[in-house]
Amino acid sequence: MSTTIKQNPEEVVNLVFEAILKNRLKPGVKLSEISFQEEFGYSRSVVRQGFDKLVDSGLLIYKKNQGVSVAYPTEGETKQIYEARKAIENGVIMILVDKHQKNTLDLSVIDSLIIKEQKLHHNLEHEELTRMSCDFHLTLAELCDNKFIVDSLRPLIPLSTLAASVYSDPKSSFCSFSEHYDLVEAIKSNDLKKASESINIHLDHCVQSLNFNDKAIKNNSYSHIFS
Amino acid sequence: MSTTIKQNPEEVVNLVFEAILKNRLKPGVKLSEISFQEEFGYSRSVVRQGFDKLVDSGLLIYKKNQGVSVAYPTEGETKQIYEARKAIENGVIMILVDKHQKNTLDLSVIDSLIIKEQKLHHNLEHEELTRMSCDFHLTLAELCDNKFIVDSLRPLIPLSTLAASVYSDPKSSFCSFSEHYDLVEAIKSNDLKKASESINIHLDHCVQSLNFNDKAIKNNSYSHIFS
DNA sequence: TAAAGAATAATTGTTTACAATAATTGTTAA
DNA sequence: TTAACAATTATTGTAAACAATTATTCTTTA
Repeated sequence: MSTTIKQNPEEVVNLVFEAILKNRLKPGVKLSEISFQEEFGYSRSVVRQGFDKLVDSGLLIYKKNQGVSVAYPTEGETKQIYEARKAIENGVIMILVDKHQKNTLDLSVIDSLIIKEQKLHHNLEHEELTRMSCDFHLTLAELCDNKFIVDSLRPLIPLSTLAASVYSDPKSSFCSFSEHYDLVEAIKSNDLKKASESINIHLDHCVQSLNFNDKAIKNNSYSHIFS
Repeated sequence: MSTTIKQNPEEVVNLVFEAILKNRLKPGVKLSEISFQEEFGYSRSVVRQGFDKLVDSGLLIYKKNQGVSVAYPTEGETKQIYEARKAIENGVIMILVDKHQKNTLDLSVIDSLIIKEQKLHHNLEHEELTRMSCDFHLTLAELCDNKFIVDSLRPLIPLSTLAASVYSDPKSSFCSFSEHYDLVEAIKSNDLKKASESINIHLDHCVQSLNFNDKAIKNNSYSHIFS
């Protein structure tokens, strides 16, 4: 705990956001204000403000007098999350192709992400893979230069990670990297139809890779730890 | 001021939300915590929580040590708002056509809104017209049965009203009601392409009706009141 | 032994008080 | 008369205290 008092609720938000993206903070885990205060040195009111924001974005679930816990998406919510992503990311693609046609799109950031993915996706830990997949989708949105679109998509990405944490095999990667490549190529060839199909197929694959049947194994009980 | 103490920040959010939709709360107006406390009987901390949410959604602008004021969209932000709406509302249309094809879409709520619009759009005050236009777009989103999509679109509607308040002639209505009708008809005929074109044209018309040149006349100075 | 109830502990909900900052008003001097 | 400075007022920022609620542990009893 640092001597200077930290006061920015946004830091609390980022802390939780990153922990979810890295698959360290699991669905259903309770977060207490006091433990955050003691652990990181934010005052309780600051922690609360951060938690409030995370509740609004759907990443944390609030129960009156019981505080907050990490969202545990149901099957229905998971499908909603991907449906919403499809809607918004199609819009993202639309904007990016339009920008690319007008020569006002700098894809160098995405290119280096693609290269990184191709290089490392065999070597990295699951934690890093998850983070890398999310970066791709968030970066695409950021290239739109439209804060309203970014704000709309932002919470949906870690929510997808949480859903994957519940319903997917932890060993299989949640995102196919070759599909990322295909998508960027479609944008580069100004082919809106192909790019749109590409993102739809990619997101459909993500949902299809999930298994909604034996989710009991990933619940909050101790059974899977001590058995 | 009621005797029972009101404690739900969401009520503060709705109060501001509605006031903006009804065009009563103008862009740039400062909102103070104390005046809200005295006016409506919420404690300051509750008012703060509500304001925080509204800041996150972009409806209020926060300046450190200076509190919040109603957003005053710039020309660039206004175009971003409509670009984001286009992206998201296209997604909405996609989902609704899909639902309609599967016979799982109940359009009765929208139908009655359309009838209401046709009946009243000549008679109502500007305030009511604005509210009615917004209802149409928000209701379409709600028909998706997807809270993430609704949450994404929700703040963009009052932001559009604020933009209109700055850049459009208050006498001209900000939304063409016949275009609403055309859109719903396209959905009913399962014609995704037509419906998509319809919403795009409609939103483009909204932007085109705005005038970004003589905005000085609508700023916060007293000149237009006392001259 | 197990279940029910009581007592305790831990956590959250809310308000209030005080500190810090900004805006306004008042005063003085050039 | 105006501009700069000082004093005051108003508002926001933060933390801490207390109340309310829930969770846990302990005790009792059937």
